[in-house]
Order: sequence, then C-alpha cells, then structure tokens
Amino acid sequence: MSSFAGRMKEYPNMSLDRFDRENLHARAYFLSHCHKDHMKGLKGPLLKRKLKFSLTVKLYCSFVTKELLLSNPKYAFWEDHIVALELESPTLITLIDEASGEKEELVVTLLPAGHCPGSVMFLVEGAQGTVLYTGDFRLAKGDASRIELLHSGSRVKDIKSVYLDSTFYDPRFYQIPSRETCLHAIRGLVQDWVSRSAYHTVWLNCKAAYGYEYLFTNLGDEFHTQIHVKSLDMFKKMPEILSHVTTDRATQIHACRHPKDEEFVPASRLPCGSSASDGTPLNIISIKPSTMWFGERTQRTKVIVRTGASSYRACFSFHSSYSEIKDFLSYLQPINIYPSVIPIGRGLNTFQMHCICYRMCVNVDVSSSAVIYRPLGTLKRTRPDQPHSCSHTSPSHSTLTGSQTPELFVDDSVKLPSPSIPLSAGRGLSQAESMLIQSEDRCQGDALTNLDAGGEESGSHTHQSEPTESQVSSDFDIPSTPDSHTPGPDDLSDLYRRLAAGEEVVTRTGSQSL
DNA sequence: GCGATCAGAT
DNA sequence: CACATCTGATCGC
Repeated sequence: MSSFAGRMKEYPNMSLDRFDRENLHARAYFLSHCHKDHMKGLKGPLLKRKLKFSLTVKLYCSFVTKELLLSNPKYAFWEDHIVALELESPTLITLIDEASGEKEELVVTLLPAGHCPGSVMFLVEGAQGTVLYTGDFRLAKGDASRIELLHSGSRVKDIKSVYLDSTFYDPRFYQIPSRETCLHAIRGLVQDWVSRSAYHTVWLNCKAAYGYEYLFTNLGDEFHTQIHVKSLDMFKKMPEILSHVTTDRATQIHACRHPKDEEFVPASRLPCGSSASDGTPLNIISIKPSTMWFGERTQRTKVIVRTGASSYRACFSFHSSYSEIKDFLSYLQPINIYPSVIPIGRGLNTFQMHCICYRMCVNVDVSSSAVIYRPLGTLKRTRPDQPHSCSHTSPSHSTLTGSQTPELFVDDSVKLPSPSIPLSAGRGLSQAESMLIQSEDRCQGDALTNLDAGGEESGSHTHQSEPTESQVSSDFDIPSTPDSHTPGPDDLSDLYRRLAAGEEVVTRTGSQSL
C-alpha cells in the first residue's frame, strides 16, 4: 500500500497520487492509475473548491485513467481539469503559481507501468534533474532497457531519483512467476473445468480493483466467450476490454462480485445468482487470483493451489517481484531511491542492505517528502565523518555514472548527516518522521566491487529466518529504545569489510549486528 | 450528517 | 499468505 506523501523532493509544486494535506497547494496533479489508495483526497471538498477558482490547475493522467476516473460520478467535477496525455510522448507542462505568476517548466512523459489499465510511470525532466515516479508497476526483467524514453541516444538517462513502488522489494519475494506463466496455468485450469459440460462454470474471485482485465481478455479469447462482470460502464471507450466482458450471466466464466456475501459463494452459487436455464445445478469452481512468490533458492512450485473441494488459488501479481525491481533499479542506477511503501522493521534493513550491496543508488530515503516538509520534526545524529569504502560505480554502467553532472550530485540529502535516525519512533509517525539512510557518501573506492549473490544471501537468509521481535528490529531499523546506538565509523568499516568478504552481517539472535 | 481514521475482514 | 477495498466503530465538527 502506497504511503507516498504526494510530492517529490525535486519538484514540490507537483503532487502525485496524493491530493490531501500539503498537496492541496500543488500547481499540478498527477494520477498514475485509478486505484483508491493512490487517490486519497481526490474527491475532497477542499480540492473541489480550489478547482472552482483556478484556471491553471490540472490533473494529468493517461486517457484510460481519465476514463476510469470519470466513470465514477464522485469525480465528475474533475472533468474540465483533466489533461489526458499520450503514452511515451514527452509533454511540456508549465507549473504556474497563480498568486505570483511564477512559472516552472517541466517535461513529463508517461511510461506504461503494467500494473492495471491506464497505469503509468511519470518521467519528469526539469531544472532539478530527471526523476522517475513509478506509481505501481509490474515490469519484467529487461523491460527498462526496452523503454526508449528512459534513454538518451544509446545510453540510459541520468536519473537523479526514483520514487519506487517497493511493494515487493524484499528478497522474500525474490521471484514471482511471469504473467505468461500464470495465465497459462489459469487457462489450463479453466479449460479442464469448462470442457466437462456446459454446466461447469468458473468463478474468478477477483478483488474490487482494476488490473484483472488482461486475465479476462486472455480467457475470453481462449474460450471464445465473454466474462460476466458487474458493470461495463467504465470500459465504454475501451473496445479491447469491452468486447471480452458482458453483463449477461449466461456464460461459463464469471468475475462478478456481490458487495455482501463474498465468502458465502463457492460451491453452489455465483455472486450474480446465475443458474442454468433448465434448472440443472451449475458445477462451480472458484479461482482466486493472488500473489505467490518464491525465494531465490526455492524451486518454483505450482502456480495453482487447490484450497478446497471446489476452490483454487492462482498466482497473479500486479507488482514487480524483488528480482524484477532489482533489475529495474540496477539498470537505471538512480542516485536516490524513495520507496513508496515504507519498509518497516526487517524490511527496511533488507532494503538498505541491498542498495549497498548492489550499488543501485547512493541514497535511500524512506521518509519520502518528510525530509523536506517536516525538517523540525526530526532529530538527526551526527555522521561519522570517516570516508566509507564503497562506490556506486557499476562496471556495467561506468559511462552513466561517469557522466553524471556535478549538479546531479548536489542533493540536500547528501549534505545531511549520515546515517540519520530519528530518536523517537513509531509506526504511526512514519510519514512525519525523517529517516534518511545513506548507503554511502559519494566516496570513491571499490571495497564492494566483488559483491554479488554472496552479499544478497546474507540478507536473504537473515530475513527469512528471523522470527523474533529482536530480530525484527535490527541494525538499520528504527531504534525502539533511547540507548540504541548509531553505528560509528569503526562499526561501518567493519560492516563493509564483512560485506566485501561475503560474510553474514546480520546476526540471527542479537538485535545489533554492527 | 459528513469526513477522517482505524480496526478488521476478505 | 501480504493487495486493495469495503465496512463498521468512533470521534470531531
């Protein structure tokens, strides 16, 4: 679930996927896709009022997202303020301060995100550098290299920051079977069932969210049928989807839902209450699409699991796996990464570890905008001023890193003390807290050059075998007691040495590994 | 009565 | 099994 506060450090006058609080003052809005957790505040009366008096404030999104959004009457007031942009067409957008007339020009490009219909990533290029807001995404390994607008000529653009969908950025979710694999398996299961008789019916137990449409179109094509859904309204202008769905209950494949019963459905009844016209009882199986994952070493097993006499779970993911995210980031080599899902506890630990090990970035900032907007809400500890033995230079991207312009390195976060850990901690405060983690400080060195899977292993193993509270709170985690200590220079040197040697760096039993 | 927020369920 | 959503309780205005 996204906990991104809405603004990017580099371009605070634009708000993305958040429309409440500080975002009420934005000069332009961006919606990456039409999931509710990315639309917070979007139907708020305050925003509605603001629009009434504004000539310049717009909401930018894809055409599909616009359509889906406006299919809900609660967002109708946005209609005259939405600017739909074509995919992969860099567009000059001028942010205007309506009070002062001050202008700021940006080039914004929508990149397909593969998360749900209409979902995009926003590539923003302007005076403060090139940044990528991923929204939610599912891209396969190697996809980044196929996105032309992430490149300039033959090389990757210099990306200052990636605002990342980090939902599965944890080695626990190392691998998620590909879309193709999952679709193939689901097709097989459906085939096996519906071919038995005309009374054999499949119910796809999907959640109330966009994102399953490609499953519907795929199954529809395969079985020359349409899928029964609750409503077609939102797909009116999307013939590809529209042609594969129907509100006619007389079909063998259903994805209809009922607001009430849900769990009450499986064996006998469909949410829509459909039954065969001649009174013959339907034979119904339910298939619940949900995420399945496999560890790095885990032999991948079945992507379909039987969960009952007539119910199955099938692998299906809207988000990239750990290895897919890693591939994506390693390719882009951004200077900063801002995870949208704040990795708490062990997740944070893992997150930072791996950024160090893979030199995918210089900084990992889990506070997102908090660093900028709540500077006084945070106490920072002094940073060990000893240079660290590390480098963000990747052998495979030496041209990229070598060509980073000096300005790109000038980043507020780099100037802040490091590592910075808030003295008071608590889950509920995560948005307001600043927790800046710097995996390195632009120093040159190659102590980590030979790190490969060995470094990952240590994090992975530790992560998978840490059941206790104390282990959940370890090294880079938020300290829960006043006497927790920030690693000193010696601790860090030792950590880096051990990382370079491929040793396990996080103890299994202790709460401190440094 | 509406909205924000949280716990809980699915 | 960890997504995204909905519902209901509670609180405040």
